Amino acid sequence: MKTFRDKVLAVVATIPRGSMMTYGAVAKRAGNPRAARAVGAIIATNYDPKIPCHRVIGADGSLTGYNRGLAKKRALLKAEGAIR
DNA sequence: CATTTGACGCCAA
DNA sequence: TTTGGCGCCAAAT
Repeated sequence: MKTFRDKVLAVVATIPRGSMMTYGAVAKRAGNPRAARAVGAIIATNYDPKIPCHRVIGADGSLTGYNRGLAKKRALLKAEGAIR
């Protein structure tokens, strides 16, 4: 059993290429459906290239933020086909 | 150890 | 439909 932060990172790492998941969904998968905020805080502080955090978006499908730059995030999603 | 902040989510106006 | 406010959790300082 790892910390919530590790679980969240693991879930994010599980997101398949070309797909996206909301913070709420990740939080639910991590074990706490109400911890959407915590997920954001965790990912934001965890600078890890192994974590495709660009596949994590807001509940309405909006790109909330990205530690490498929002423009990069949108470009990656577009390149993967997650966005039109 | 306690307090504040933060890449959210949902409800009300 | 859009904007504002409140509630939630965990991590960082």
